[in-house]
Amino acid sequence: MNGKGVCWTNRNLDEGKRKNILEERLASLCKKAYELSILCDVKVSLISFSHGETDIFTWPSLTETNEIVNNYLAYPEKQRQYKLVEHDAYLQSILNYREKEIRELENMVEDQEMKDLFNQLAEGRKKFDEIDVCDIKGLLNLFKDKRAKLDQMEMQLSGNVANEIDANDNNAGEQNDGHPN
Amino acid sequence: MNGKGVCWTNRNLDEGKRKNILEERLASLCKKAYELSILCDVKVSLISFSHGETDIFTWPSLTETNEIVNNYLAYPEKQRQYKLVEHDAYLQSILNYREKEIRELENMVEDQEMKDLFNQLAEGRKKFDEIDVCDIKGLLNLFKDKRAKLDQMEMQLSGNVANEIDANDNNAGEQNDGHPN
DNA sequence: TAGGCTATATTTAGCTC
DNA sequence: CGAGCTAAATATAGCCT
Repeated sequence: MNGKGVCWTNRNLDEGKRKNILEERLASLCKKAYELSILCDVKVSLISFSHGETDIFTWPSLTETNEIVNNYLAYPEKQRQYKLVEHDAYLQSILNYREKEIRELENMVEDQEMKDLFNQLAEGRKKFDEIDVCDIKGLLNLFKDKRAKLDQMEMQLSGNVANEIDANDNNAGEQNDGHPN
Repeated sequence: MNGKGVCWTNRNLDEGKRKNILEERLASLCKKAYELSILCDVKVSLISFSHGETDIFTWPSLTETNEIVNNYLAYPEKQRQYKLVEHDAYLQSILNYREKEIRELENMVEDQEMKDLFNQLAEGRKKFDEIDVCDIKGLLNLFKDKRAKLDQMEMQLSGNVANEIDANDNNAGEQNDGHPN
């Protein structure tokens, strides 16, 4: 049987031959994808990877595909406008995974937001007249807390410092000294 | 000229015909992708979307593709083990885009690291004896800075508060009051 | 006229040597 | 890797509704 492409079962394929076929067929798949993208003015991408191997083959038909995908990814809230026609698992899974990762990091950043405002002020990155009343009130509260905690922590630390620094390094004592007030 | 598939330029295609061709060719593309996946034991996905339309056509050959892609994405540090064979723009662009986004967020988080240690202490989330000498020295410096800055900022703020709060809201005055020390 | 199905023709894919 | 051969892909036309 010298058939063409239909009899891809019951075929005796050693690894070399299989590799050849893979390359050839991937190439022609790309060619057809390219034709399609031109002929019908669509973007086509294809991705292929083998089970045990470390190679991933990806084929973007056009550079614009890249941009459009990025654009698509850049506005995740638009996702729902797209109807994922067939098996949507692939692209969706990419999005979901990355979105989740980003959301977690965003939460961490958000937790630091108030403290950040404080530090922006402290380091002169933000001017005092750029702050609105609401933030001022928050900051004054923050100041109060910080003063109380500084006092408390310094007391507790001074004990620790004495012990640990005594064991390892006794240069640090002076640092406990120079605070104003 | 009745050619087949090569002459996809200078062709008179009304929208109906183009749609037909798109469907047919997508179908045969999928068919070939499927053949390839069986014949060479690889995973193949293809994605296509049109310019003006809201449909995305995705074709994963196998459900396992999804899992493998997730697995791949779940261990981004493994990326470098993968050699992106040909035009790697598509998948790579997804990864790059997301990685960049994540990197930026990670940097923001990292910037907060030191301040975080402070706050962990302040809020009792970290015990004093869990801190090593190096951190203690850093913290004592931080304390000194914080005290200085608190004093300085409070002075500057007290002026602003008077002005702004007077214009908008005069409940905040009391908050300037109750600090210890 | 529009759309769908079939037949046909010709190119392309893809295997073998 | 090229030649050659067979099946598949696919565009066009004809025909029917």
